[in-house]
Amino acid sequence: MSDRIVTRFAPSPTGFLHIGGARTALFNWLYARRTGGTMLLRIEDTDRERSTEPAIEAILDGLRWLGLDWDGDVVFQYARAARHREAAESLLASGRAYRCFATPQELEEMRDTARREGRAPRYDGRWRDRDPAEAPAGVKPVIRLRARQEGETAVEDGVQGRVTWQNKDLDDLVLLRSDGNPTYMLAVVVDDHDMAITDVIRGDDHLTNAARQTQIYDAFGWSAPRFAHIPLIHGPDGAKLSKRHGALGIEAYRDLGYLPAALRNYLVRLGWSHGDQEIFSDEEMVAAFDLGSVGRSAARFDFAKLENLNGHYMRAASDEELVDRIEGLLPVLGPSRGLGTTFPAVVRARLLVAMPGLKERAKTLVDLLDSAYYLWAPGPLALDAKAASLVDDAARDRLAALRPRLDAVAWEPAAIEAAVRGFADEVGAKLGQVAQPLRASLTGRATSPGLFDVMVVLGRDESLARIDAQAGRPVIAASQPVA
RNA sequence: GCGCCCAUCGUCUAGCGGUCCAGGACGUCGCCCUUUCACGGCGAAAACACGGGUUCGAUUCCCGUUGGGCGCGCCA
Repeated sequence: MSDRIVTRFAPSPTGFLHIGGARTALFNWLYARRTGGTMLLRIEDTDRERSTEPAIEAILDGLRWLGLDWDGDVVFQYARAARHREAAESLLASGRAYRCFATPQELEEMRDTARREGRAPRYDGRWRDRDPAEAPAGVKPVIRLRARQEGETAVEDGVQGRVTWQNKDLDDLVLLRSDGNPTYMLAVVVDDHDMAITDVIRGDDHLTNAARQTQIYDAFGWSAPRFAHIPLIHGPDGAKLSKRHGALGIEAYRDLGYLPAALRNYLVRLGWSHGDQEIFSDEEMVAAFDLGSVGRSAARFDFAKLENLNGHYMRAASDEELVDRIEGLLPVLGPSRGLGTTFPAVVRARLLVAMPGLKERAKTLVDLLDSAYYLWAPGPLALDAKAASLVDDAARDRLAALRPRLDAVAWEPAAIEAAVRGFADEVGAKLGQVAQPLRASLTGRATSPGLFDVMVVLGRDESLARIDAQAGRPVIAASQPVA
């Protein structure tokens, strides 16, 4: 195989880019990049009723967000309808296709009776050898493939291996609709051929189509591309992915706070493996990817593992990138949290400083944003239930007693820590008895990043003001709302 | 109904006839670290769907059963 690899991702714009489509795109991309080949993008919009402009945008945006780039211009299938028609006509001329005058109602009845009698609901070939002169008036015909009825059709699949069908089990599919528009079957074959696609990598719901398409390639006298049908992704319950579980558009994963790199890593390991390796940089997955190691059974989508991976990639990401990413999410997350669509400079600066401690504890960007609440919370700080229970009378007394010491200490982690530890020793308290009320006063939560780092990020004035607010003393320095 | 595909811990998977009383990861549960929560470290429980073959020997090969999935449109 010394020819240059050309793959394609060919979604139909009838909805957003779902997770299965994203993985198909990823596999095509990896396979092309691996071999130094190209990946083309074709929008299969021949269904004029259901194809929409917003869906096209959503798919393109989704691919860009995921970091999957394609080569050349996007091909719109419907724009090639004339070429498809011409191809169908050529088959008519060569006798490999024929006109069928059966009406939709007629076909429906045909399928109904077949089902009722326990036969496969297929077209019975009633116009295959009938004289078109007998055509009923007023019926616009479709063009059907004159498929071979004897023998078998085999597909050598890169993932599934050799799969064969008896031709008698395949019927004469429609190539051109009565309105003159091509069907999916015709359009894919003609386009893949014209675009010189060498490898068709798609979901295994298309496996049977590969057989029918092979018949069409034969009719044209063209050689078929290599096929690779990858298993589908199922929901956590093993059933087909539906809106109920993971069948969210790729943008939903973005809004849930997942990183593109984490999603790529999660997706590539769903159905594919490389020994015991779990973490793959883009370079590593491109270098290691191969179709032969793709499994043949469907995989269930597992959010827990995605979260774990996301945590890994967040910890590895730079503080700047993380701040930028959560800011990018503000338009969707901000409003419900009393935040605008961008971070005020003060908040941004605090976030940057606090990020090392924050990112260690978050699984998603949403967690990250929420865990940073104390950085911009307006005073007086509201404590959540757990935090409030930490601040009892004894705690209040300790906070009040500790307060003057903090006022005097140099405002850097080690010095603050020494002061707090020294204070705990003196009053005979465990560090936790001082630290937890302190944490609650400063962050409003029972958990947070390292206490002394939090205090430094907040600054002396703000820290003392928050302590005073809980210790029951007059508020000396005003708590400054920053958002 | 017909055709095709699939079947290892709860989940993703390694395994391509003996190295497997089955390995890794996520999750779960302990312990350690520790001002909290995470992170990190250590450890534990947890699987070859079932039945027949083939073979000196099957998780690995074949057949069947069961279970699951996909397809059977003038949708893609």
